[in-house]
Amino acid sequence: MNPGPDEASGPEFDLGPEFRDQVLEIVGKIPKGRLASYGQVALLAGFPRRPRQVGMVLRGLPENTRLPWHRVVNNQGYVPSKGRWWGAMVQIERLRVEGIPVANDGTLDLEAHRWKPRMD
DNA sequence: CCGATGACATTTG
DNA sequence: TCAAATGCCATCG
Repeated sequence: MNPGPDEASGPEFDLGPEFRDQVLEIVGKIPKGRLASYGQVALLAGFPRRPRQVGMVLRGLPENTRLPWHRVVNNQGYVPSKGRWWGAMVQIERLRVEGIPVANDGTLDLEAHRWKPRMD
């Protein structure tokens, strides 16, 4: 086969592996019981204007990923469970297991569980 | 190359 | 508070 990098970690982007790697790094640092928005992750990754691309990276994640992608929600604090995304209900169920109350509509209190990264 | 779409965010009415 | 419009950047037809 060819000496490619670990493509199993996810598809590559024209933005560069840097973007994907940073996003996965940030998401992997989210502690249990905490929430972070796409814009939050994008900002911490070093790309303040690319929240959509963050979703693109998470979209390419495999089912067996160890990353807590379910802890990443929109800034309004809702999960698109309204028939928009197949994994939405999975995310909602997972968040409930994490200890975060989520309504059937996918709405939740983001600020009540907002993850605050420490910049040591 | 152009237009439409997307696991979003922000502003305006 | 909710709905619509605009911005952002990459992918798809």
